[in-house]
Amino acid sequence: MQPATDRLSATFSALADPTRRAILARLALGETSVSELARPFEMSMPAVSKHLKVLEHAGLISRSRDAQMRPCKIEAQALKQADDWLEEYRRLWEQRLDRLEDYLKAVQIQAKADQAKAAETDAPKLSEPKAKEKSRGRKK
Amino acid sequence: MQPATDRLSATFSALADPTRRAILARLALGETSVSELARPFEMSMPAVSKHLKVLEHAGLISRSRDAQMRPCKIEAQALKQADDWLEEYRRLWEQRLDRLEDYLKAVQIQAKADQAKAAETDAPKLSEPKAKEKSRGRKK
DNA sequence: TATGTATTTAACCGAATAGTTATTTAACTT
DNA sequence: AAGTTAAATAACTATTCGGTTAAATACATA
Repeated sequence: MQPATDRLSATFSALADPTRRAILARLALGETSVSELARPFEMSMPAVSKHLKVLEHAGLISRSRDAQMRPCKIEAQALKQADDWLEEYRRLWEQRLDRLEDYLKAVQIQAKADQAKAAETDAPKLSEPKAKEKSRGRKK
Repeated sequence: MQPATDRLSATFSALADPTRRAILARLALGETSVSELARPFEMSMPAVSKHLKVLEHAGLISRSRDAQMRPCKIEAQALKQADDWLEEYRRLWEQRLDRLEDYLKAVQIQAKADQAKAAETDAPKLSEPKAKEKSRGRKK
């Protein structure tokens, strides 16, 4: 493992826990106290406190002070970094959708062509070549 | 921790390691063998093999067979799920950009107004109301 | 059939996680 | 000063993680 584990690893690691994601979901609605955050969970305060420490260490939240409370606030930057990383791979799944779009478009055109053929049997338009481009890469 | 740790946790957990992210980066370029994947790293084959098992378990890669090789292939779906989760929070950082946009726009308008004032000192036009509409909520 | 090649499995180890209960710190209230 | 509330820290435990080396498996080829 690299020096002190990089920021991105810390972020993904922090997100890899349902409790912490639930805490973030709550914080997305607005700043709130630790006990308020702890309420929905069947676990001790120290456990929640540790989760908050993980989130804070990853830069996903920050804490201030209000009397004896330590209100937590979500910090979008770390989330954005994770999003930026994923951005690089977005084409991998969008490609598939693009191909699906192509496929659906082709089907639609074909259907329209069939319709036309059925309607006016004597004046066939230039038929659409089906699957003109490489059709590989799809699965499941 | 929930039953057998949910898929999303497994995905984020898998992404929380620089070696595994590097492996995915390589696989984004195309299917390849385990030893090819292992080459750049200063670690034993079994270590890489374990990383691959983690990635496979998270659904981030799949493996086939070609003679004695087990070529690995990146699977975009799991990545998309992670992206979908982040999607919910995207407004949190885009909001800030929106405000910056508003600010820059306001500055621009102000500068234009100042210019106008300086140029023709006697016929001031109706001033633009700044930030008239809500500018949040759009994405991509 | 024996040998080499690609990869996984087994057994082990130290460090990090995620939780617990008990104690302590900090600030407000009386 | 004493008591209450909010949260963190300490100390402990069980499990998981990331790595190791050594042995086993699966396939190809001579």
